[in-house]
Amino acid sequence: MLERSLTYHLSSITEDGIGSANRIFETRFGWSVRELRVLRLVRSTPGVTFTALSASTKFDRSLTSRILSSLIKAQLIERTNSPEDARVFTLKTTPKGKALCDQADPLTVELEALMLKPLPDKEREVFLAAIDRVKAWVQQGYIEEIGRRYPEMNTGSLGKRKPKL
Amino acid sequence: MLERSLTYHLSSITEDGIGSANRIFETRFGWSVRELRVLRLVRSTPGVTFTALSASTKFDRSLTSRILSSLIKAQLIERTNSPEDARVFTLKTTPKGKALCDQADPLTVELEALMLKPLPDKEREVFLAAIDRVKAWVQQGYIEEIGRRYPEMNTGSLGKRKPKL
DNA sequence: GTCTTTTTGTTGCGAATTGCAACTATTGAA
DNA sequence: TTCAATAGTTGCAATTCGCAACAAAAAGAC
Repeated sequence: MLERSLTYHLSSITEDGIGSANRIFETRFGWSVRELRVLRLVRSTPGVTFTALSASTKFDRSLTSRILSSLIKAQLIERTNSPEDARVFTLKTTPKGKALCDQADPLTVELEALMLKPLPDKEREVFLAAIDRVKAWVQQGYIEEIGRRYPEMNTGSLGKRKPKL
Repeated sequence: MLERSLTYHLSSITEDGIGSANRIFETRFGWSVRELRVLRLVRSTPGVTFTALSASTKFDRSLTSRILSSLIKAQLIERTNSPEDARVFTLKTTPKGKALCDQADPLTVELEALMLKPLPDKEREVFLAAIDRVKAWVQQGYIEEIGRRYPEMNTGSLGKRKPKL
């Protein structure tokens, strides 16, 4: 047993959790967890632009673009070119996309409930609340703090564009 | 914001956490988080066999084998052929491997503490305890329960060998 | 106006990852 | 002895996915 290793434990949980879910979702709905996640992100933030969406998904713009394309091609998401800026488009779920979400949601809820089964109600709440807080922190101050403490971090790319030519 | 999505939040945290840690560890020690994880697993379970180790790491035996090879080649891990069974070998860390662990440990501890900074002591404990319980559950009963509820799960491979030729 | 710079999103390409299945070697069972 | 099962390795190849180049449009400079 690994004495301490938060990230090990967490990734272990997510891998097991997502791994099994992935197969169920794929066979039932034909879409992976990741793709459905993009769909849901669009649903929960209708009118979102590609750039904003890309920031949420955390993966490369190219990957976001590709996943998005497949969802649009499948008519789960509708793409509307912005009238103000021709480079920009906004996204929203189509009825078909919403229907798929609605169909998938219960399963998501069920799986999550099952994952948290060993936790009594009280602890579950604390757990979920803690996750939210840690997540917010890790995305904000944490990264900065890391950069401050460990200068070796400040090279390389992460969501950055090529600075110059 | 994704209303519910436990695995999304968790993977988001782990990605940010591991992502930043990865660079620090790699530049400081020349080994990735994943490789160090294998090293630590061996340290915490000296005498472990390849198969058992492979089960812990969760990745394919082939990948486990390759990572292990590099650690052995670097003389961080020592491989001892089992006298009883010539197919089997057991693993333990070398002094050099231990030294590397010892060197890396404080950083791990520091990074984890930093990640959990937003949680007050009490909640932190509950959080960590919850993680342990959920992890154990997800690895045991959860998987089985999933297999029971969702028969589509029972195809495909996960740590299984090819059944027949 | 035009010239340059910046931003948005897409895509070609190739490197890296890694899972699968075939393979060797050994053990055990019939 | 032969057949089956198990331990670990490796070749192969499909996939993934990030980088960087790109086109198109907007914004700014002058």
